[in-house]
Amino acid sequence: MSRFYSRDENPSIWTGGARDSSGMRTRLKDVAEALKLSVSTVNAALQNRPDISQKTRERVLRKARELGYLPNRVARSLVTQRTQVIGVVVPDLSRSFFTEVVTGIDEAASAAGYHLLLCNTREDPSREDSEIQTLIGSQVDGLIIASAHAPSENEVWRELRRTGVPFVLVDRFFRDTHFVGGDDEQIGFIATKHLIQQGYERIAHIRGPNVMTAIGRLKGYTQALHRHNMRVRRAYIVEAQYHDETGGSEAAYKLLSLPDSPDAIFAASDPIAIGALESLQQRGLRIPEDFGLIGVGNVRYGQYLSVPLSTVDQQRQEIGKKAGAMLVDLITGRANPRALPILLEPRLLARRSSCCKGCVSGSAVVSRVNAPDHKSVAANR
Amino acid sequence: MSRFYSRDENPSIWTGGARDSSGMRTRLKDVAEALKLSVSTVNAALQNRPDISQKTRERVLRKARELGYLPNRVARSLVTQRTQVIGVVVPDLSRSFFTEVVTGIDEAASAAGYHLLLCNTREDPSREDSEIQTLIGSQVDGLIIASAHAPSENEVWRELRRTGVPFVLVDRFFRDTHFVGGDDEQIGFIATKHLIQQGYERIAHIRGPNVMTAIGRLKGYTQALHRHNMRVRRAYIVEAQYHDETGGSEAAYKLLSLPDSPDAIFAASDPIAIGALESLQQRGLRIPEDFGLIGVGNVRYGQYLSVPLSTVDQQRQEIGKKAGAMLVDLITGRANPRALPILLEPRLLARRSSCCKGCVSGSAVVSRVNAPDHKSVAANR
DNA sequence: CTGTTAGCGCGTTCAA
DNA sequence: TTGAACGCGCTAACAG
Repeated sequence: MSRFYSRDENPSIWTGGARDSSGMRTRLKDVAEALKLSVSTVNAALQNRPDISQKTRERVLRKARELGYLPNRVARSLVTQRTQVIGVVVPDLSRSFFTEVVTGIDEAASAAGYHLLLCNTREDPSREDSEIQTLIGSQVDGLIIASAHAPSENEVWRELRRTGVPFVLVDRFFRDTHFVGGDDEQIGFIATKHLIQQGYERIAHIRGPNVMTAIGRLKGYTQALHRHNMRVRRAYIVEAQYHDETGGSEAAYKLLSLPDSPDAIFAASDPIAIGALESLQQRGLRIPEDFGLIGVGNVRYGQYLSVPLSTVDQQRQEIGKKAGAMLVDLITGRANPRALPILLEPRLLARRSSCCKGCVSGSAVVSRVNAPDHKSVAANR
Repeated sequence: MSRFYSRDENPSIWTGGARDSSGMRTRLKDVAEALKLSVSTVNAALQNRPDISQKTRERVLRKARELGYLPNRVARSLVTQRTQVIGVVVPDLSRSFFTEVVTGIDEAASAAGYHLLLCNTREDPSREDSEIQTLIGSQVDGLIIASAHAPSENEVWRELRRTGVPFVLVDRFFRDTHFVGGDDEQIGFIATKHLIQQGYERIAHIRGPNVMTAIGRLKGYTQALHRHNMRVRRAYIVEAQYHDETGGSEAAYKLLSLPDSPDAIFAASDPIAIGALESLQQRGLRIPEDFGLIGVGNVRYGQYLSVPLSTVDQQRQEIGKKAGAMLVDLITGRANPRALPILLEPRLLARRSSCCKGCVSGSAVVSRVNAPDHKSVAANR
């Protein structure tokens, strides 16, 4: 009685189990038997293959629907070697950057008939490695990874290469990989240049942690200063976590305590800027008259803050969409397998927090730069 | 030459294809052959079964690692009839409510060894139906559905019942189903009562669309009014979309145009409240002195708005966590298969937008009600 | 302790 | 136009 019964021999064990209360699932075989046809005929009919008579096809379709037949994608994948599933790895799903990227990915993926298998690594590198392994084992057709840590040459990344699963990186770049992200140098450059054009003279930068994106933004910041013959002061550069308002607040506090304190801040993210804003207001500074502020990310409600926050939109959803489309192309062999990075053009959204004087006359990196209103945001969501 | 070659007979067709550039994937069989053992021995060794000698186990482990063996979960699922995957269906991934719920689900699911197969239906009921079908076909072990429409007795829902796939609803309730959500009546009651206790006298309500959550919140609103012997005026109830600031703004505008206009608004969501806030400020009303405002949801940055927004926290992430945990219990047979709804206790976060007078003295639904500061929010994330 | 055998549900080939 | 046979990679039962 304790043999490994086939479902056909002894259906009861399939329906009765305590842990598997699943009712009967209709298989091709069930449809075939009900019609006294063979499995392969039924299969051919359901696939609309031309070598099946119209009459048979209709009988099959009707019966399949009647029995509630749903193709078993697991079995199908085993033979076709494709799952129509894309693995997505993100470090923190609750951060708006990643949710918007995932939304974009889903848009592109679902349009091409792919589903998303989602992994939240909670910033844990070892978890990230193991999740990638599981995803490969799940036979995903491709992967999109927003890495928590620099993809070193560890086992997992070799594994990725060895198995040949196509993958696209997002947010963190690594050489010889497909990559889609914001143009961080541009972001830093645009933001800083904007503050300069608004007439601010002592511009500080609250940078992000030591990752590519933060480094790029910092670089853009220094370039913009150089370009306008302003000097870069070490003391004007402090660090905070991207998603941490408190850190931004503390960083701004530090900057304000400096002997020759700045009159503007380019924050590497909106949350940092929001934190900074708190400190500035506590100090009694008038914004934008006494002090200018700009962030990055275009978070929702940024325009409704106590001072509407200027920001650089890095096109988050578009990043996801492009990454998804690229991966699909890679999977279907339509894309250039040579890895080349895609950088999306950032857009300046000048709102009140930085509009000292020049704003209406137009710093004009973007045409809608002087419209800190509903429309400017709607157009960018 | 055009037969269906097995991979062992003719490996080239598996590695050479244009659309499938996947390198060789190591199978149990490969490990077995390399070691001159049988597949089942290797399998047993990898599963740490006790009836394998220590020596063999080590040889197998070493060789498996050396060859980069990763178990094929598709094949495994086909035989075990379990995928360790949970299907998640949401109407709009970019809305913070759903991303937080999904984050919570993932937390519970991953802790139990499950992965998430995510479907974004973009509010399209027909898409929702087809996605659920696909998920069932994917043999997911269970489903969590945040429905876009009332689950009518259509084909898909019968299918769900028939196949016996365990599922949990979130956000929208339907009779005889497992459900986890906020306690909407409580939400409406608490918010309205709070406004009353703050001394506001003509309290309006901007309700959500005609779904369960909005109906519950409306009911709580009317109950609170009744309880305090205030009458419910039809004109004081207008409607907007949950996630639409503009709609909230328009709704507030309508209310302010009323002959006997209100002096406070309970908005069914934070975005609605944020939109309303705009209208109020445009009208030159002082908040909270002239006008009280409270929303629902505790969106991020709500405390940094031009007027820090009072809100009712419905515990979004917790909703996901509970739903995930419940589903896992259902799958493993540890849960009561009798459907009973779980309603999470809402929490009042009284910030400036509603703190006319009584705030510091304490309306005291929650102890931290009088702390519109960092801490109150940090504790609730 | 190890190997043999059978089967999960579907897709493909080839013979009838 | 239809059906029989095989294999995808893995797991479980059972015999040796």
